[in-house]
Amino acid sequence: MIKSKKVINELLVEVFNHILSIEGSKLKERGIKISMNEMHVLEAVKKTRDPSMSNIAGRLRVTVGTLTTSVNRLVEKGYATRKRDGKDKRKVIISLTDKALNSLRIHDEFHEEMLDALFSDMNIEEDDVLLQSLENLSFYFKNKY
Amino acid sequence: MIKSKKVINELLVEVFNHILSIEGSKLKERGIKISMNEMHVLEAVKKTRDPSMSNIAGRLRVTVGTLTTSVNRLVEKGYATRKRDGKDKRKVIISLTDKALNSLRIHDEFHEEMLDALFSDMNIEEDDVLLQSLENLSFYFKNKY
DNA sequence: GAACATTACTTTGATTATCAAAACAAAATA
DNA sequence: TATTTTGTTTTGATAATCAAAGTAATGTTC
Repeated sequence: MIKSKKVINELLVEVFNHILSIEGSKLKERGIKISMNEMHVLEAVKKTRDPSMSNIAGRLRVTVGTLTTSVNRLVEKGYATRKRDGKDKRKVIISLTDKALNSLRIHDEFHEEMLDALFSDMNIEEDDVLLQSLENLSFYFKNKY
Repeated sequence: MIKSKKVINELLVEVFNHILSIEGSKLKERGIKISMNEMHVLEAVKKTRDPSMSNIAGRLRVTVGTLTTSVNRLVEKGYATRKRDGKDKRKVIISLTDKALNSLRIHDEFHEEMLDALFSDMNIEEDDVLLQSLENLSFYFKNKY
C-alpha cells in the first residue's frame, strides 16, 4: 500500500475509534451519565428536520426497532419525550428536554476544546489546502456510499 | 465555530460512523459473517506484538473481561485459538486461524478499494501537504490523549 | 365504502458488547 | 512459606443491535 493510503487508512481505522473512547470517558468525568451511543441519538434527534422515529433511525442507520429501545431509555431518564403527530397519527415525533440540550452543549464544548487544542498545537488554522481537501474527503464519504 | 473546525468536526462525527456502517454491510455482502467489532478484535490480535489477553484488551481499550467473551465467540466460530504461554502460565496467547486471516484479507481489500476509489475520484495521490497534515492529525490524536 | 395494501411504529426473542466486581490460578516478593 | 501482585475468567447487570411478528393508522382500488 502506498504511503498516502496507509495514512488515511490509519486515520480511519485507529484514530476515530480512539477518539470515541476518549470522548466517552471525558464526558463521564464531566458528569454526563449517558453513553456515547445515547449522545449520538440525541444529536440525531436535534439535527433531523422532521424527527419521527423513521427519520431519526434512517439518519443513524439503525432499524426503527433499535431506536425504539434507545428512545424508551432516553424518555425514562428524562432526556426526550414522545408525541404523536397531529396530522398523521401513526408518526411519533421525538423532542429533547432541557436536560438533553444541556448534555449536547457539554458534548459540543468538548469537541470545540479538542479541536482548539489540535489547532493551536498544529498550527493549521490557515491551511486552506488542507481544509479544502478534508472537506472533499468528508463530502466524498458522505455521498459516495 | 470557524469553518476549518467545522470541517474536521464533521469528518470526525459524521463520516467515521457512516463508514463503519457501510463497511459492515459490504462485508456482509461479501460473505463475512462476523461483526465489525469482531473484525476489530481480529485486527488487534494480528497487530499486537505479544498477543496476550491484557495486551489485546489494552490496544482495543476494553476490559479484559469484555475481551474474554469476544474471544470465546471467535474461538467457537473457528477464528481464533487460545494457548497458555510456556514461560508464564498465567498468560493466554491468542492466535488466528486461516479463516480469520482470510476474513482480514477481505476486509483489507475493501479498505484498499475504498481508498483507491477515493484517490482516483479526488486526485489527491500527489498531495504532499494533505498527507503530511493527515499524518500529523493521526499522530496528534494517537499521542495527545 | 369495504377490502386490501402500505406505512409507522412497538414488541418479542435472540445475540453481542460492555463493565465492575468477585473468583481463581500462577508468579513474584517478603 | 505466607502474602501480594498479575493475568485471566466468571458472574451479574445493562445497553445495543437485528429480524420477524404484531398493532394501528393511512392510502388505494374496485
